[in-house]
Amino acid sequence: MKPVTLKQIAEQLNISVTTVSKALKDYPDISKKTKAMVKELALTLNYKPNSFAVNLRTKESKTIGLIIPEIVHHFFSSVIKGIIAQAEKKGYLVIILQSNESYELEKKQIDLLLRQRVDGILISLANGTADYNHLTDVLAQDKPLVMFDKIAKIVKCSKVIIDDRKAAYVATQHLIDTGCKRIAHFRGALLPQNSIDRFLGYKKALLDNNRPYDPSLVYICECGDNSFEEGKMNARQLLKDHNDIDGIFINTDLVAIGAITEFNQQGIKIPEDISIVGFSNWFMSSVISPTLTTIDQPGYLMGKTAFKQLYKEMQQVKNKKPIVFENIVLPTDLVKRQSTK
Amino acid sequence: MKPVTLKQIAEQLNISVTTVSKALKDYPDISKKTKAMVKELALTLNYKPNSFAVNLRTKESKTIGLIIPEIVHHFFSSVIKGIIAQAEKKGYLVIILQSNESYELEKKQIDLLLRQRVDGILISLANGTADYNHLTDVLAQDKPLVMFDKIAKIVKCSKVIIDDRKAAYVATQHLIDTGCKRIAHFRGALLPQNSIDRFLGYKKALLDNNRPYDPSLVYICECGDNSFEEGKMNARQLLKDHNDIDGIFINTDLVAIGAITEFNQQGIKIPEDISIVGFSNWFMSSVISPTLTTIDQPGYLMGKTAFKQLYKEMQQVKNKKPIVFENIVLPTDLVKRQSTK
DNA sequence: CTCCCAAACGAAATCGTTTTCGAAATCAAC
DNA sequence: GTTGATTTCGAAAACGATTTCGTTTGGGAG
Repeated sequence: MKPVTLKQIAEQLNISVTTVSKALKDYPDISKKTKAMVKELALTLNYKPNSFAVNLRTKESKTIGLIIPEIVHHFFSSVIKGIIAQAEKKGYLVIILQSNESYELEKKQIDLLLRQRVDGILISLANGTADYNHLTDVLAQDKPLVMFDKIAKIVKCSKVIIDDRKAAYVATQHLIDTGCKRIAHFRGALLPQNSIDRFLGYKKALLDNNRPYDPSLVYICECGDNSFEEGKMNARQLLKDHNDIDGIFINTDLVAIGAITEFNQQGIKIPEDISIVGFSNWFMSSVISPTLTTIDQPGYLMGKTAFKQLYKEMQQVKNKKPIVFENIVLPTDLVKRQSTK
Repeated sequence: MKPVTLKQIAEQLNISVTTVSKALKDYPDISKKTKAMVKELALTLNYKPNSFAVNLRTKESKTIGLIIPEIVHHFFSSVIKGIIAQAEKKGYLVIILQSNESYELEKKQIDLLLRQRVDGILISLANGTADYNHLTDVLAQDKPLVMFDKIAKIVKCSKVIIDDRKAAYVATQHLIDTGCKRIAHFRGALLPQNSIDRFLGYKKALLDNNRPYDPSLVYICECGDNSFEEGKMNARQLLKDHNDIDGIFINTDLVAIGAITEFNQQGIKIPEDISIVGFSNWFMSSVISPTLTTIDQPGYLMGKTAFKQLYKEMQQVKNKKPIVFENIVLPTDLVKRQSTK
């Protein structure tokens, strides 16, 4: 019933624990005969090394932590999938925690992961996070930390992101190119870096095309949860505030879909009356009606890349080399669909 | 730089490691003064117990494993969220693995988790899983295992499920009640228990209403990946095979959405020409057009419940009591929307 | 001054592996 | 039969925390 140990194998074969351990790890100073003997018995006894003991000796757990704002989310779940797949390839397991966009929870979870002594941490920041001491604590311990998607530029660590600003620029430019005269922006929460960058991209596109930038056309959501409801609310408010809007660049697909739903209900025609561009390319966006023009954000690739970078850093730590931080920018794509002309 | 240990605290205070350990754990045989002293220093040094050492002594990792067929999936990601939330409450961390509906991978992952010596395992089976030795191995080690959603009835362990058969019955009955005369069924893969049960519910509803059961109306997908494409394919095939179908009960929302998309493209009116009921109540189903009538399946609750059961069993093991298996059936709801009359 | 008891602390074993450093054994060569 | 080199193996010390027994100390009772 109790798991088999090296000691038990050693006693059965009348050899020492040392020899058993070395045999299983193919040390050169063990004879072929002994190795074969040990390996065979280990197999029949279904021996599995006690990871607790191994971890204690080697000081590594072959486990990483992942903190994400929200799991039930097309983009983030794609990222998770990419991370797990890549981690498994390299023999790492992934502990996932969800911050629910809360700074307090995020802090607590970092502490949890450090107590667990994971070998590295991947994180996408909560919207509420404005203080980064919990993150610098991690780095101060020489523990690799890679941020992705929702990052803090000020923290000195590796980052995997897209060029939000450029993507937003492309999205807005597309609205302009397809004839939109007056373009609004649903920006979501105020704090997150991507929210800021997407807003800047939107603004720059307007100015580069000699369009006036009108702050009253930028809808900020204090709750900042990027929800379907947020889209509906903003759309409703927009219709009240302005009657000359013919294009909207929206922060996130889900919000865009909320807006589309609201417009559909109010009889606003898309794209005839108002064109819409979303962001992220959720699967859903390809099946709603009208289908949503959006920016494709490579979630799976981002997860994969983030883990790869973390892995590289974990190796550096293992080899007592200094960690080399990198800034990796992944490409995005404009996916043209029915919501724009 | 290196993490603080009990020994360091002990040396700084000129007391023994034993006393430090006891003080931090509030043993009664340590004086208040000493406790205060130790706790204060532990705090200022930011001491975190070495989980490797603790695990080795206590033989538990406060970690559970979760194997799921697919992460990028509305229902499953809701389940994950429920599990993680509940686990965190009880001080457990969750390692997530994805089987990609592959039996081979599933087997390998069970082994991985066992090697990691997680305290318990939660699993939703891959479609391809027809052999259960890897699961009985877990149970043979007295390691708690709880199956949810996609289960194997034959394996003796706790299960958290919905009554698929009854839910399918309700769905089919709804089609009948709203006037459908000839009802098809997209059943997905052949093996999984829910696929079987949903099919049986469909069949029983027909028979109970004195409708003939016609096997040619049941569409099986060998690939069995419950995808959008599968829905489109089946819909296309159905239109070729039969011209008198006026209702379909579909295994999964995503497949239903594929079908709806295909019907929309071919000019079939929903629900006038064909009524459709899906299964799972993905968020997407409430925003496509027409919105999809479906069976609401409580993912978050299922995750929460599954962890609670696992926790109960882990306690039983800890207290050297026999594990008591339970079969928990969660309620479902018919959500009426536009795809049925 | 003894004796006893409780309070407060510590020594040491333990969990299961890994790894260093010897030691023993074998063998070849002279 | 000595020497030196090679194999092949083990003893023992980690890793850091927990926990079982002691042991010491001080105080109170007689």
